[in-house]
Amino acid sequence: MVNSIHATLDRTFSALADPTRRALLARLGEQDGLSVSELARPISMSLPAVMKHLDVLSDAGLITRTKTGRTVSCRLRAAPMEEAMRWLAHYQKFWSGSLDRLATLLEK
Amino acid sequence: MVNSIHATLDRTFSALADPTRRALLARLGEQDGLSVSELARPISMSLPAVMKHLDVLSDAGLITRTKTGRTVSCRLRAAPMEEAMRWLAHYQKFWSGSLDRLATLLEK
DNA sequence: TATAGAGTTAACCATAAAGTTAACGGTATT
DNA sequence: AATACCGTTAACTTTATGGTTAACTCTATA
Repeated sequence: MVNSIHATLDRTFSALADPTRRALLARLGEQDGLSVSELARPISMSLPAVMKHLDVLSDAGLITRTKTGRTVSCRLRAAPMEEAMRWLAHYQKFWSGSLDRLATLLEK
Repeated sequence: MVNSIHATLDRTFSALADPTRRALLARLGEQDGLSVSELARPISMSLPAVMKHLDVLSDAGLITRTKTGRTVSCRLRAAPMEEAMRWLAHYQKFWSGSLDRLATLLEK
């Protein structure tokens, strides 16, 4: 098994560990299908730098990119986050109050 | 505000992005208060390397260390995970089924 | 008091990450 | 056909990460 759960969590958490990348995901969450330059515009950073962040997100499976003509539109793929959340959920009992614990029970 | 929510999430996700560190947290989840060398024993890595991982976890607020005599016992502090989980929860609607959505509602 | 044990620090190395600028390749537009 | 636009690639720099070994401190014990 080449892509173990560990490697997947590594890539997911690592991708989420950068504020620029979280901001990119947040924008796609509000408005999906934005182009590379639309995503880059509000970021005070060179385009190649933003590209690298998109590459990281793509490698982590958190976005997909499809080219039409000369523009590339990016779409959110939140699925890998689920695994990350499940991992975190194991620790919920160490911090959470009763409502959160109820929520955890309901997920089973 | 020196420690913005962004910096906190950076440190939390970044700390969780390493399998050795996740394994350390998992062990403390099963059995809290383990010493540094007890934590290091099953890991095929030098003690200083493990120490560095503990430093990262400590900086992220995910563990605390208290020295008594010559041994240092480590305790899990899951609180920072809550913020990470809340961030992820915003994206739950992009992947989850009805039960998970219900769980999200209950957290409010 | 000598020795062993638990933890830490320092110095170093290799690789990866995060950014830059400059040049390039297709696709539209005029 | 020339030009502008969107995205990409390449080459480079700086800093962070993850590991090593060696030396050290402090505490406990024989």
